[in-house]
Amino acid sequence: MAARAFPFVLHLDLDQFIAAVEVLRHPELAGREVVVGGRGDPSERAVVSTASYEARERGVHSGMPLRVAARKAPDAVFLPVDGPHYLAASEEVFATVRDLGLVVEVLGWDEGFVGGDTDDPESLARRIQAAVLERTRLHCSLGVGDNRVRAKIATDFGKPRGVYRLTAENWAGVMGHRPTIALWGVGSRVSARLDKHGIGTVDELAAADPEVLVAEFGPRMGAWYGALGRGEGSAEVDDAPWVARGHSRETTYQQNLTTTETIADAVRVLTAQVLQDVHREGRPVQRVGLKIRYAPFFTVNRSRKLPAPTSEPEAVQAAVQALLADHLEEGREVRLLGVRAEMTMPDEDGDEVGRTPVRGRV
DNA sequence: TCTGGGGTCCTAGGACCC
DNA sequence: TCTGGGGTCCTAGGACCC
Repeated sequence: MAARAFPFVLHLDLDQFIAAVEVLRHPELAGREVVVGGRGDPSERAVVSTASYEARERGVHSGMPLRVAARKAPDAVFLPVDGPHYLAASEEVFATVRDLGLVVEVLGWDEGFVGGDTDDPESLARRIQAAVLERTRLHCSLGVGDNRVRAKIATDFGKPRGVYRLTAENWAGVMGHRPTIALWGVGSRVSARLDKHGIGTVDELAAADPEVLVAEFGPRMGAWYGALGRGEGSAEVDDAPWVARGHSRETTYQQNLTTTETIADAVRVLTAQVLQDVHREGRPVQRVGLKIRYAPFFTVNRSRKLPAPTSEPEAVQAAVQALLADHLEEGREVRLLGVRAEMTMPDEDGDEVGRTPVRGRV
């Protein structure tokens, strides 16, 4: 239906997106060390969302606590995260690509797949870069692949402002000797488990005994990791609009919460925010979740299916408060609270089976 | 160093039913 | 009386990504 396979898949990734957008509205910051994260106050509990290339040269990277970033880059400019502004910039980028008549599948603020129905994907990539730059003043890099996995991995080799092609032809030559963690979908935990079996490189993963992988990771993920090692994957690009399964809000408090009443109030506030997000979707809530991170850093998640899907704010509030009452360990200081609501899907109980899981799509 | 926020998907184990 | 095996639902936890 909306998903189509292409001879080439292009992966577009905006260069230092958030920092670049901030520089556009604060031109005096061009060339400076810019760090975007939290509320822009490096003394607070928060982490880096994006650092400009200048700040990265000082060792600042996303995920790093702002306090640490401030120590590494004392002269950097710290800015608060402004999600709505980045979303607007992102939408303009992808509208630009769609206006070229291309099929686009958005993956996040700063990246997406583009269908490459051409035998000269590099020219197409350069056309996309020029159009995006002209309309949004933002630079991007493009990966060209014969499927999604290879396109996604290719992009990093093109950065910044470049184009790089990764296909069955050069896959083993480019990726074979690299550690498995270089693959999209392999993180530190999985690469460590692979190491246990003597699988350290992409080549070794590609040649690994399927039975070993299935025994370690299960039938679905085992097969998926083997295929990943060989760079295999779908060449489909799906331009169907994204439909969220749920929404969540969580907050790390600058000072730990200590009393049951304070905690219950904070959960009420978070639930109200989630309800606003859910209300915009117009679908009922069928499951609620509560996340509690006790000091210093121990996290539990509890969830409960509602007796029936509901759009009543009071019913959702009551369900979340009940979860809290059942599970909060009193007397322990709370560092973070989070509330999540999962909605029914639009075609649930309809005749459609649902989308193929992204990670399982081989 | 002291660890954000918003998502998705997979797996495993227990409950329950036949 | 005790036992099996399969299927589904629910919940918790893990892992990954941006």
